[in-house]
Amino acid sequence: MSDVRVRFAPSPTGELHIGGARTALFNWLYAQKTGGKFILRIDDTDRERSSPDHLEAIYRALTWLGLDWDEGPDQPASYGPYVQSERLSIYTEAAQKLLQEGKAYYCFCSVEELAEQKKIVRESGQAPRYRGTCRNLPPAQQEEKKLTCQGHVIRLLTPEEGETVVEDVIRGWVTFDNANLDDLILIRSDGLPTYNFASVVDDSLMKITHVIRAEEHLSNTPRQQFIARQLGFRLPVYAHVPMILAPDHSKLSKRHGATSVQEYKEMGIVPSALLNYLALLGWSPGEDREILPLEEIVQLFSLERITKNPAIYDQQKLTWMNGHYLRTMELEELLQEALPFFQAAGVISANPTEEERLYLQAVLRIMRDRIKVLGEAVEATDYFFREDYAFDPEGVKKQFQQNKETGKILTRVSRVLQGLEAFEETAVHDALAGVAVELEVSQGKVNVPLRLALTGRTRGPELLDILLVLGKDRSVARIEKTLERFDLG
RNA sequence: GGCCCCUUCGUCUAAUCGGUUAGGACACCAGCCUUUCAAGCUGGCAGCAGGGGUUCGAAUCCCCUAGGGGUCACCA
Repeated sequence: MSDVRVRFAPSPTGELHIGGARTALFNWLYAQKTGGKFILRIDDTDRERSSPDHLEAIYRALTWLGLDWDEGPDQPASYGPYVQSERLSIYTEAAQKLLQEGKAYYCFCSVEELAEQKKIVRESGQAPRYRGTCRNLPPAQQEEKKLTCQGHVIRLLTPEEGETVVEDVIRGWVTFDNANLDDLILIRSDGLPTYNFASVVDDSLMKITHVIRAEEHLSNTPRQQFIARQLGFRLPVYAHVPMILAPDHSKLSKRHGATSVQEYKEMGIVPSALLNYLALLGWSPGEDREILPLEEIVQLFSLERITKNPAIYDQQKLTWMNGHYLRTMELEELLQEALPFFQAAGVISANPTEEERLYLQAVLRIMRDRIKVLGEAVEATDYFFREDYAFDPEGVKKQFQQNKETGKILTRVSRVLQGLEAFEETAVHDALAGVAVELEVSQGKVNVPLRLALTGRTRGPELLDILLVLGKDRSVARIEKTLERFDLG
């Protein structure tokens, strides 16, 4: 057990999306690898956008992925509470301390004033920084303003000279000029802390040793370091992981298709595949391998091997990988993963009988090579669950209408199958071969129309497998029904 | 716009201290297998952003340019 403590701190303002999931994964992996603790903290200081529903969604997504946390809102330990909105007094206290030490000050500027100033500064081509109108207000005037002004915020007194160096495991030393920093707001007028402040306070109080987060936070880090220093906190180790971009190089958003973990789940991506794919986005084991079970990723993982450059996510590779997992996982596991899809479609009952489970398992066994996501499975196997399956018009035209021999062949197949005592692989195979020989036609002339009669389709699993899964009675019945329906007798 | 980060096949990436026919994977193409479709196997296509240096030698080190991304909120 090491003293490594990492954290994933989402804000409940939306579904957990792929980028957040990867950040969570990297943190989790690092904790696993080092024997440290993975902490889930909820950064809900944005009152407007945070919602309980989103919080639930985040829990669900992380749980589904199997990224379990050692400490969090529902796993209280000595560093709680783990929800920022329940820690307000802690931030207020920290801010008061800075105020008393002269490291922060009250600012009474209104939002409108600020916007105006910003506009002017921007037009002059400068970086818009807060210029500190309220920086040096004498105490008396402060007290007066407190009474007369609408509201006030607490700002950090930030140095205008010198530079701040951020040490990042992935990027090395990054230097920022303090002149570009402004007096950022610590406590908003509604009394809630801002992200930068709350985050620093909590990371320190929660004894976070490594801050692993998205690169978009790199530019905020000098500010955060300064806050930490003013508060007398030790700095954590930073690791800013590259962003995940959409195929058009822009920031990933809804218009790029599925981006939330929930959506992937619904389309039938399995957790193992998503985790494997995500791990490879911005990290590589250093050897020529792509398929890596989680346990191995944990063993091979290191922050140093995380890439510097942003990655564009590739849906095709994800689905390829998912397909690979689908056809190599244990059949029982595949059944577990697939069950909800079939239940949702109403073809398997909510509490499946052993018979139903075995049947679905048999269907999955012969279909798994042909699907990439579980969402396709129901449609692809529909004829195993209903007798009124649709017939492919092209196939019907070619096999049933244009081919005059089909009726004779299928009739014969039906008779021969009916006559079988043991409806098993070799017997059925030999029976079909026998029909071809007997009628002096190629095996294809027998098999192609037979497949169409049994499934309504021209493509699918091995014919023999279909026959065996369907069983003798249903197979024969389907052939007979087809002969009748298309008037082939 | 200021600041920061990044730049190897279309995409994800590998290449310990500079010396490789620049490797793998997805996608794509072809062949094999096969009564279908897949899967699988084999092979192919395809890359060091551009320009200067340093060096016997540079994808690798330095500089410049270009491009992409991030950030500059009383969002996180």
